Parts: sequence; structure tokens; C-alpha cells
Amino acid sequence: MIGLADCNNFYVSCERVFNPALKGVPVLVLSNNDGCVISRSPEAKSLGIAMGEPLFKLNAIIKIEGIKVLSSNFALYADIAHRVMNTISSLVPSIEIYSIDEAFINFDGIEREKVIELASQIVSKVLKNVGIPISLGLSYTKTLAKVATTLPKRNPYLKGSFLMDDWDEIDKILERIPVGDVWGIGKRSSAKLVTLGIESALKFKSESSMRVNSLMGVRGVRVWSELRGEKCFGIEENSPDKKEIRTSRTFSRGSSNHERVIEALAKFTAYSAQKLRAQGGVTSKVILFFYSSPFQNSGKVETRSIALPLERPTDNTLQLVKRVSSAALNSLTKGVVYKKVGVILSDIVKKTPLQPLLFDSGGCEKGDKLMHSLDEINAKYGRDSVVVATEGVDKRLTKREYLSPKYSTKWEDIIVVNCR
DNA sequence: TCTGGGGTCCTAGGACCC
DNA sequence: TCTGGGGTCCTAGGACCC
Repeated sequence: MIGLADCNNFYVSCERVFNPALKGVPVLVLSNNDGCVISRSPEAKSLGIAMGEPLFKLNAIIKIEGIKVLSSNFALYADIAHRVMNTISSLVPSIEIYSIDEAFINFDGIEREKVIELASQIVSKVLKNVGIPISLGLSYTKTLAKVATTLPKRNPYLKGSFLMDDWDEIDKILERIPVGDVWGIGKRSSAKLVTLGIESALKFKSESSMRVNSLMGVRGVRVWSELRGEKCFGIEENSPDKKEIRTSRTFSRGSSNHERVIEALAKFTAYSAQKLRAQGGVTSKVILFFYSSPFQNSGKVETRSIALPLERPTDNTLQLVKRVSSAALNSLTKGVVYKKVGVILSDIVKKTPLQPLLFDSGGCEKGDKLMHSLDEINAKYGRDSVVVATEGVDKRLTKREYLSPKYSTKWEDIIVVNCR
């Protein structure tokens, strides 16, 4: 058996842990720039507020219903997610952390009665220890476990967990699940399937593998097999290293100031490089991308991306920032308002002692030590405690008007150090 | 006026090789 | 006038996930 533990409206639940005044009332958590809704309390859901709804369309209802609105506070959510995962881990042999608020759980080799008991124990312990309500569904495959998790979410009498192992019952449940709600079937595929009359998960499951293959390719067939109880996706305990690491932001108002854009790119490079070092990797290709504002050029968004191959793979923030900022300096166009920019570290491989270049001046080891200190200081005193001067200092280009206090993570005063 | 961010995998097509 | 077959690698774009 495979379980899926899914935190209920996670971001809202996190805010509620520290602010009891948010309990029992409609609450929304917003995306960056306070742009749109990314988490809703059940009360907000029942007011008909959709996921992804832009904030500016909700002004009236927020006022009338007294909805509490919060900017997202990802440092807080990551910290609480960590506690949730640790609690689950402590009760079971192995888990796979699938996303910030979800984990697959391996229940292999545990008998049915024990599985049910353990599942409800996990639910109550996470609530008691961390204060986060979760739903836990169990079945034969990851895809079926995903389906199973939707039941305790909708039916409070299940008290948070549900074991879905009877095939007659599974089919009855699948019959009521729209095909587009199945994990792995997105908007495009579901539109295609629905026009062919394949509207429910059960109908999809009843198709032939040939038909599914011709409609959706190999990935569709995997989803189809999983719905039939055939495991295609195993539990991966050790998350594999990232193949690319990206950081990007949409600016609340857009910027045509090249200096600001370059500062932002430098910051994104530094964040990405920090993650790269954390996984012990080096990158040999950096990609910059720019989206122009849709409010210029009669709604047409111009996208540009520039790939920068590196002579030698690196994880050094200073080298990367230098490369990125000089490339950006040459590529930004005067007069264009940039709305979104980002950095992708690509072609990542494990860091190994590398052959020195023929005409290398050395100094690599020194750079490693410096990066190590940089990471240590920033881990201890908070992100951005020490930055590369190219990043500039605290010029917020994104908007967060409704931020909750830093309940569980400390964020000390900024120290500026010139690393050039 | 105002609509997020970070990932993975697959496929098709082009360039190139022998 | 006639113009092969098989393979790899890379990239861009599509689709999907939370």
C-alpha cells in the first residue's frame, strides 16, 4: 500500500497555527506581488472564491464578507512543512516528500488492520504536534492514493484518513471523478478526452492501452496503468538532485531601469547558486530570460532568453554573477519595460575535483572557502545577510502588503559586505 | 491599475556523423 | 538524370505537477 499525506489548505493552515483569530473565518493567502489567490480556507472556498483568482476582482467580496487576506510567507511555510514531514517520518519506515505540503508514504508489508490504525495515528499526531490538519489516502499506487486522499477532504466523518483497497468500491469512486482531476491528466488532455466522451476516471480506465497511447502517449499509459492498480511510479526516498535550478520574479510594476534589472538578476543568480552548492552541484550553462510588460507594445509580450555556456562548470556566486551581469548589460534594450526576469542554472552535474585549465590562475579553493562562509553566515543570520554588491540593497520590486510576522524564522538586520 | 514560481519529462525536428 | 540508412545529440516547445 502507498499512502499520500496532503496538508489541508496548507498555507492558510500555517497562518492559523500562529494566529488563532484566523480560525473559523474566511482566509486567503496571496501569490507574490499579492497578485492572485493561492490558498483558501474552507470558509473562503464556500464563498465561491476560486484558486488563482486575481485579488483586484475580489475587493467587494472581501469587504462584504470580512475575508482576512495575507501575503505569502514562504519562509514560514517551509519551516512548518519541515516539521510536518519530520513527524510523519518518525512514524513510518519511509516517505517521499513530493511537494511542500505532500508526502507519499510506504506502507509495504504492514497488514490491513495495522495500516488503518497507523494512518489515523499519523493524522492525529501531525495535528497535535504541528497544528496542521492533513488528509491521508491509501491505495495500491500513487495515482490511486491521490484519488483516495480526496475522500477524507470531502467527508469529515472519515476523520482524515481513508483506505481504498476494494475494487468494486474503487470503480464506484472513479466513476464520480472527472477525468481531468486524475493526477497526470491536465487541461489539454482532459479537454481531448471529454470531447471523445471519456468524461470520468472510470471511463478512462476502461479504455484500451492502445487507444490511450494514441491519445496521450506513454505518459498517459502510465496514468492508465496506475488507475488499474499497476505500479508505474515507485516511492523515491532520496530526492534526486535537481537538473536545473531557477529563480525568477514578476515585478509588481515592471522596470525599464537596467541597473535595477541587473541587480535583480544578480540576486536570483545568488539564490540559485546557493541552492546549487547545497546539493553539491556545479553548472555549466546559465540561461537568462526576460519578459517585457504586456502593457507595452499593445499587449504583446516579448520574451528573450540568452544561454551562457561556461568554460568550466562552477558553483561560485561571484563568477556566476559576473557572467550574468555582463551578459545582461549587453542584452537589455533601452525603453523596454521588463515585467518578469529570471535565471536558470542548467546542465548541473555533481561537483568533483576538476582538471585545472591549462592557463588557469588557480584560486579555486579560495573561492570555495569564501562560498562556504557566505552560506554559513546566510544560514545563521538569514538570507541576504551577506550579498554580492551587484545585487544592490533591499530594493523591493515585488509587493507584499499583507505579510504576517516572522513567527518561526528569524530575519536579522541586513549587513552589507562588498565582495567584489 | 491590479493575474506566482519552480520544477520534470517527453517529443519533434534539426544538425551532424559514419 | 540520378541522390541511403542508421544513429546520436541538442534544443525548443508542450504538457503536466504543486
